[in-house]
Amino acid sequence: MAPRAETRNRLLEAAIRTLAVEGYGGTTARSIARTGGFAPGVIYYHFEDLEALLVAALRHTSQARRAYYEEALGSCTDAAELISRLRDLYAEDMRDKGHIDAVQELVTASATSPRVRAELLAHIDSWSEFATDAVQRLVAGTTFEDMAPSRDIGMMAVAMFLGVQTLIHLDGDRSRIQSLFATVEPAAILWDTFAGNRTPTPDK
Amino acid sequence: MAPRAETRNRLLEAAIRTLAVEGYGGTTARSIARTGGFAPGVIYYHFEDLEALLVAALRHTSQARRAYYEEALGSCTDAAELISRLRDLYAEDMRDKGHIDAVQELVTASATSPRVRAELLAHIDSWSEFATDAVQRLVAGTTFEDMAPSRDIGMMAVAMFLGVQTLIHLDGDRSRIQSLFATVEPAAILWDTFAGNRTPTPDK
Amino acid sequence: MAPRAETRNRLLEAAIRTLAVEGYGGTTARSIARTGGFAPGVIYYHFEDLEALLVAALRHTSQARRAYYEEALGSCTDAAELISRLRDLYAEDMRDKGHIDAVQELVTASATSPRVRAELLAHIDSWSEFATDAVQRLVAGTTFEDMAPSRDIGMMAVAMFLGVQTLIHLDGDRSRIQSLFATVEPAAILWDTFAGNRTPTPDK
Amino acid sequence: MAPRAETRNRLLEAAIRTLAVEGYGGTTARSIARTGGFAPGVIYYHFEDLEALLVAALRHTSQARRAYYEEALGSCTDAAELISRLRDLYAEDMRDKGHIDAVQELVTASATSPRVRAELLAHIDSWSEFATDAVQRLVAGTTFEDMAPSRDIGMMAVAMFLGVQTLIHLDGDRSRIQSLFATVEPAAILWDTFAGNRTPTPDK
DNA sequence: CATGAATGAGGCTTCATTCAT
DNA sequence: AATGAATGAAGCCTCATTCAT
Repeated sequence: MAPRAETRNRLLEAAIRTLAVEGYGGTTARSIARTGGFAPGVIYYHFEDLEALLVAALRHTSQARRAYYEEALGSCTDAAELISRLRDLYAEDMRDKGHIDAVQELVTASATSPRVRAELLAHIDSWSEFATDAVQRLVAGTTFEDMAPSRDIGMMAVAMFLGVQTLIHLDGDRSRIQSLFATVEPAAILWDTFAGNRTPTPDK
Repeated sequence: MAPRAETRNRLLEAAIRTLAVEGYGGTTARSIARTGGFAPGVIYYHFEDLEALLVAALRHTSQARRAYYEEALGSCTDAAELISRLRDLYAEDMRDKGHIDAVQELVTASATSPRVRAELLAHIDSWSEFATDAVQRLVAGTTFEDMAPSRDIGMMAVAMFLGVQTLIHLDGDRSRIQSLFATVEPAAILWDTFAGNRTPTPDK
Repeated sequence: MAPRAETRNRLLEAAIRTLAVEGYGGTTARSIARTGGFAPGVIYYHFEDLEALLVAALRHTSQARRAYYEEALGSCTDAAELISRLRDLYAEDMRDKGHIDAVQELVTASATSPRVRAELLAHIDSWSEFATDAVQRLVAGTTFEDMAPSRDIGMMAVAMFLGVQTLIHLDGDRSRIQSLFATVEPAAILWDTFAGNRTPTPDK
Repeated sequence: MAPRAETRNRLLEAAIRTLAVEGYGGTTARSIARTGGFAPGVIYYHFEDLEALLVAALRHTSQARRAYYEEALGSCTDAAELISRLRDLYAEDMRDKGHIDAVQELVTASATSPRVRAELLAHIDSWSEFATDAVQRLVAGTTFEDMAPSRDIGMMAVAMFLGVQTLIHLDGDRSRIQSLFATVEPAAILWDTFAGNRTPTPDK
């Protein structure tokens, strides 16, 4: 097929892989090329510069992951169910950490590169909106519907997610995170039990 | 003070300031020397290499800040009071962002430098322990005393803190954070009102 | 015209235009291709390498221009008339500076490329000969006929021309050049008046 | 002595030598370093960038040469004598062609570099003024004093000089230039003989 | 103890050139 | 004939680090 698009994809994936494996500091034109098995020059054939490749890679991987989460969560209104599904998604992310790690490295990169930072902000906004929606579905029809600041809670969820990523990034200890899910679960069940007296929505 | 230690301190502070102002990418031996008004060569007289200076600077600033927080929070057992004091500390941190920014940049640096990463972990552990203690004081004497996973909650607090820092780092929008405190406040009051029926502990 | 030759011509003209517009430093295989609206690869289909294209382009434009000058000057034997015609040709060259600029850029290129240098020498020799002929027509039949070193004077004319081009190249101030013609004019009239007592040759 | 200034001089001279020997195209940070026997990095320790080094080198060599010419020509008012001295200076320049060649290469460089071009213009202006002065001394006290456009003639002299340099640059044939002096000499003698009837000015 | 000039490895990027289509 | 994607050498420049003073 279009050889152009194919190589472009190879570049994007090589960039993600290199970020995940070598870290942002180790992500140079040469190292990306080595990872992908092509000449450093190609990068500049397809992208303005290295920054542009990283930005494109972020967008690429972020959009795919966002769509997947959206589908997996569906229009779930049950807190315990939501936590459970998130735990599964999280486990999945941990099995192939490429995406997560790459994003974390780009948070790093944003210190130096305004363009990466801008793209990252878009990424964050997108997830923030996603989380806000989930919270709203949770409180809809409960006594808290009108008093809960969904947007703030959504943002806290994103902050939590980023913070947890940073922790993982720092010590690579995943077990503690699984225990976080365990910690939250009882609270979710509590919520489902008492917040309730609403009309149950059929799950999609 | 020994002249040796004095210069060492100038180095540490110059490193922190440079990290905060120029970002990790702009923190070179030369830029640190420029900030501090000394020759690049001195760094190598006092430290093995640049990494060692950064690690030492992190430890230096982190310990000072940790001690200050410890004192400011005292042995506070009242949730609303705790949130209020944290809000003040946070506001203070925002007024002189040097420390916070420098640490955030070092999170960045940890991508490349194992030694910085190791030091950061120590830093995180220290804060994690600090948060765990605060949570334990909160639940002590309540019905939840035995069931609350204080350690996990402490870790979540740290994650939250890191995530919020990352968000600030990315878009510099601090106002949203103040609104987070506002969001949490009612929950704290709720807690203080109902978790109660415990023997009040004398404040230190 | 053979399609082969047609494309070749597009290459030559694209090369000249690119040299004139982008300068030698900006004349790359890609920029020439962009100017001419073809793929970089074609160049190598028609020419050994980039140098060969430049050499051919120089020859191409130089011969055309030389023929045009030859015709315009005819067999003029009147000094004032000669100066006047040269002034017109010069003005014409300035209106479409492509040729002049391209050659000037190739003088530049000769620093790096022996083949361009060789071709330029041929070009110079050709113009030198042209100038020598003009001088000889001027002195023919006068008392100076046998003593004037026409070849040296011709070479001085070429040097003058090159030097003036360099000046233009450097500061782009053309007005000064027009004033040079004005400076020379009286001398030409003087010559026509006193060198004379020869049999006038019919103009062509 | 001041190690700084000493190295700076080594850089300037290495730049001139490299320009003269390798041509502008061959004058890279690496080749200059090789010529001077130092590491490429030093260049950037002493100069903003390569362009800055070349500009400085041009100024350095140009000023020295200009001063030398000034002294050698003195306030000579005799045309034949002037030509003779110029011929000597020229021969001298040819014996150590470093300066001349370097300048010629920089004329070339001016195509690409605005800063080199600007410096070159200053250089040209300086020589133009120098030539204008010489012409004025020649016509002073003669019948032509008021009608001769010294400035234009000065500029023609500079153009002539540049053009001759270009010719040398292209074919390296110096002999022809020597014959140019021979060609001009009779004219100079003629001038001295007939332009005269002026009050002789004491030499200096 | 401190200085700051010098080193040289390595980063980003450009470009002539080749080659499969 | 022509295309245009890919190659890889080489250019400029920065920076951690060393070392003579």
